[in-house]
Amino acid sequence: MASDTGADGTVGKALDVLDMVAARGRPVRFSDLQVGSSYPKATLYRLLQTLTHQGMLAYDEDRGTYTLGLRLVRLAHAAWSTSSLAPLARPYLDELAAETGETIHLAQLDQGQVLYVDKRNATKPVEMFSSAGKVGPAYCTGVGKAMLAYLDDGALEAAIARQSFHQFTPETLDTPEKLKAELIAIRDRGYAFDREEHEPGIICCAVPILTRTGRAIGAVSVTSTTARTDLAALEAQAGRIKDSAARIAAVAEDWRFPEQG
Amino acid sequence: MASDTGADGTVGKALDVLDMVAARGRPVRFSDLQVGSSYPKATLYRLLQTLTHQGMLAYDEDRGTYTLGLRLVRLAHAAWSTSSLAPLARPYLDELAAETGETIHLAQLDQGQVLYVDKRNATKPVEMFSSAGKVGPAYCTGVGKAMLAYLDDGALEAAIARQSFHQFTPETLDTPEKLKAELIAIRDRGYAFDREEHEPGIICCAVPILTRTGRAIGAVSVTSTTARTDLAALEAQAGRIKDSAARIAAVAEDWRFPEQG
DNA sequence: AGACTAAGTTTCACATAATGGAACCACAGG
DNA sequence: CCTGTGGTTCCATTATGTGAAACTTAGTCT
Repeated sequence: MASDTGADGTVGKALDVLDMVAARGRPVRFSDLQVGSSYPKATLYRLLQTLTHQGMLAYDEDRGTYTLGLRLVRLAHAAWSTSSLAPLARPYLDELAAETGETIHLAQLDQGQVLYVDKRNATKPVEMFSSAGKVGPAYCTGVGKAMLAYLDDGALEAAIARQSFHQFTPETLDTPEKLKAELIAIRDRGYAFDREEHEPGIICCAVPILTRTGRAIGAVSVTSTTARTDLAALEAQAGRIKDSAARIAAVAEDWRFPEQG
Repeated sequence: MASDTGADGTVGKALDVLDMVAARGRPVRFSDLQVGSSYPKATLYRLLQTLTHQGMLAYDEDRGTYTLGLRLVRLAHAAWSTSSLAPLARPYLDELAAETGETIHLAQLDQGQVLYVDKRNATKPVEMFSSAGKVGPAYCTGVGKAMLAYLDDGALEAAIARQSFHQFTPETLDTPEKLKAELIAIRDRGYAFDREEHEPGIICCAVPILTRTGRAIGAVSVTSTTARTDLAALEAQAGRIKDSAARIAAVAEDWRFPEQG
């Protein structure tokens, strides 16, 4: 999947290459990339050189492999702290985690996928980057559905087109139709469930974070297991979660005027 | 500043723009960027469009501002988990933190700057992205000097050229000469100190993480305050830190063969 | 209102920068 | 010594990006 069919210009291609490297998740050789890439040898080679020269990739001389560069980590730090809800939402997540004692996720929608930007774990201490930055499917997670439910028609269709509808479990909503029906229900009640749709035994209740104009800018969820609780019990928390979501929405609304300069 | 004088090609410029946005650390309007950018209006505009279209930037319709995009966060997660020492070093850092009870930093060198990739805080729980991804000066931090001390001549000169030598405190080594002398001493003894060179009252002892060939791929440090301890006490820990660094080096050495495929 | 100004967007002739087929190099096996 | 595979460089061709200037809005001042 050379993915981004609409790769505009040279930078589009370069970023596409970055994604390719990222997708492997381990050091890759030139030839690893060449197969499956639509770019001709020389072009791919030059793109890699440029990216490496720019610090977006790192080249291991000895092994002849490329990995993602540290410049990305630096940029992402800035991205995370200025563009994500995480820094704002932190105190509210802490609170919610303390009160519920369950796992909390904060997610945003990125190109039709769920991007987790923060997390509180019931038991273990927080796990740095290893959780923030993770992506997941939108059509079969609580946070994902909560956000999809508030997209306008155009954006929704675009997002749906990007879903794989892979059937992770027997409960997974595996067609656009089922999903759309579910989204209406979610809009109605104001929060979403994950009924073991992504992983067996894992359930959650998720609430969208809405702007005044009704756009979903993120979602918060409380996750648990069927062993420990059930949907009804989680639903009882919905009000509490909504409350947190509303408060996050409120600070997010103000925050866009960091300085009026 | 327009920094990257050697901005090769279009992607170089695009990435340069990304950095510019990142540098402000808050939503920026078009005109904010235009001043201080050497690119002509139309060019800058097109670059911004492309980056936005690619999800590297996000554009806020209402305010007319750009911020870094979430795609970066996604990429960085991959970068952090495949290219940084953090995932490998984690258990050793935990151990070191537990034993010393002080603040632990894990850093790598990126374009002449110190990039913190992980951290253990004495008291508070870990702070996600907010610490990882941060950058700091190399010439006046323990981890920075520890790594500089093991650069070869060419790389060292290049790195020194990138230092600001801003005098943060009376103790800051504010010339290349003083720094070079210090680096020799560090190489001799195998670890570096920060003698309140960056922040008054903050001291640390840092050890480079060395490959078999003697290249520094990162550094670990134990940080404390003059109120709580002193350099002599920190130096007593040096052996312990060296031990951690050596063990991290060992796993890092193997790790580059994730699968021989 | 009407006349200015500043911020953002589009155009278009032009030149630079990316393209990719093919040739080249280096090295490992047979 | 030949042959194949992985990686790097050339270079004529052309697509792409360039940027001065013109154009739209959306405010602001008088």
